[in-house]
Amino acid sequence: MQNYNVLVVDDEKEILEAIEIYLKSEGVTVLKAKDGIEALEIVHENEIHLILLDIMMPRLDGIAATYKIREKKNIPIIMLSAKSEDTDKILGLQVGADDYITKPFNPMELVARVKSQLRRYVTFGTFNGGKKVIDLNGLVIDQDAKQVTVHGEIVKLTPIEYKIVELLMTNAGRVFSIDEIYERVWNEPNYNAENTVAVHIRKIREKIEIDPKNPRYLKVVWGIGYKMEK
Amino acid sequence: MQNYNVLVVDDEKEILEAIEIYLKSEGVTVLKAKDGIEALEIVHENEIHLILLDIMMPRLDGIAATYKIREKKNIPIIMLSAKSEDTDKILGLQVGADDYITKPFNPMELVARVKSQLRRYVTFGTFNGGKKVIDLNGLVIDQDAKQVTVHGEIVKLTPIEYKIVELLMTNAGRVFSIDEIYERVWNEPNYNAENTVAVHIRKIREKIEIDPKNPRYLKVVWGIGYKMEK
DNA sequence: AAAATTCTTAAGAATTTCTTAAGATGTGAT
DNA sequence: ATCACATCTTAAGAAATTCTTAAGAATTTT
Repeated sequence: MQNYNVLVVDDEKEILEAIEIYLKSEGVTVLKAKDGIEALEIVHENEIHLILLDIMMPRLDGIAATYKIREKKNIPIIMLSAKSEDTDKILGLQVGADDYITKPFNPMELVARVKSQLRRYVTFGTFNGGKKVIDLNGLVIDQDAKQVTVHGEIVKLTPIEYKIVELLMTNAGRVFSIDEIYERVWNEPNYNAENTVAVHIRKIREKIEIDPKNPRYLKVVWGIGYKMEK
Repeated sequence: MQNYNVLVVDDEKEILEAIEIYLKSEGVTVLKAKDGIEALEIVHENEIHLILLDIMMPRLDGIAATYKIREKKNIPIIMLSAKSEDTDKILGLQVGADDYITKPFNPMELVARVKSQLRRYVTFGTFNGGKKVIDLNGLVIDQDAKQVTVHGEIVKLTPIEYKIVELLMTNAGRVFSIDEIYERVWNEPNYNAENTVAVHIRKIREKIEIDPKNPRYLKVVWGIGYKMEK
């Protein structure tokens, strides 16, 4: 990850410094700005490969800054926001952000997402989004279209159902415990040990399986969890 | 959750001990420190996989300790703090922590969050090189799929059976006493010295051996224990 | 306000785990 | 070599756990 210049924009000094520490440990060069105006200046004066952009900032906020930046340059942008408000998320991505992280964030996750964006930058040059389609014996997921089909038939999944299917299909063959599924779909641990996941599994089977009682795709591994057949 | 070292840092002895009890029941190894300075020493002298860090501590507080630790190592950190503490301060420092728990906390929640972070650590930590497949003369274990095959044939193991096989296969050649097997699979000592392990061994042999009476893979070492042939 | 989605609860079905006890086998002492 | 003893193997059924399913309540979206 050397030879990359990442611009971090946030009005909170602690956050700026914390992010700097994580990214420097990965070998990237870190530039800092405390608001959108400053960020624009730095973007015009330097070769920036990626921008980490806080949404809430004085003077010029993250969304406005994104517009301004994208008018001139096509640099990958990862949005940061204090709350996990889905409205922010949608707005941020619509506006042209490539990824989105909510505060408080996991430093390792931040690093992983930054690396992921930088890799993409290298391979594609511009943001493009490769076709992400997986076909498992007739069960097909299109991650761009967020659509699942069984032998060509469109399966109408709810958002949670889709997320579970996506998790299992992108890791086909791997077994996920109920706790793991909950955590990765809901983004928080499930310490009440409710039956929620099991019910969703049932609903998904109803939609993707010919015979939900003898599932062909979504298999249980007794005492361990569920997996999607490879 | 075996083979993990968790460092708990708190100046209150009762809390330290309570947390130790909860975590040990999950099979993790617990190390303790009563302030940030002590914590730093332990971090540098041991392989720590996760840190539970109180914010309010004498000498070196949690925030400062986080910075110091993160300068050198990228270990997941879960912050502990009383609800009454300054929210602004908390918000600022959340950036450096991977998760955050307020006191008084629900033990189950604490355990769930610790497990969650450790899982994440594993996935991020072992990243790519982690093809977890072992082949011992045709007996193959896939630790992602939680699946065992003998010469391509899938062996349907129960969770306990799987765990025993996993233990023996990942330590092929090493002999484990019955007590050792019990402890590592059940996460607790076997007080009553029942016949449980032996029965499971029998069941496993029935499934993985051609002739269970003359086992090729799962061998007994008289008076000592069992091992998987390398 | 209606519709869709998500969550909770609980009962029963399926599967696994444990206990018991009797038989088989290996070991060391004589 | 044989015996006594400890260790291991095996079978069967009872107990416990885990999964499936349905129905309706709570919440969110349209």
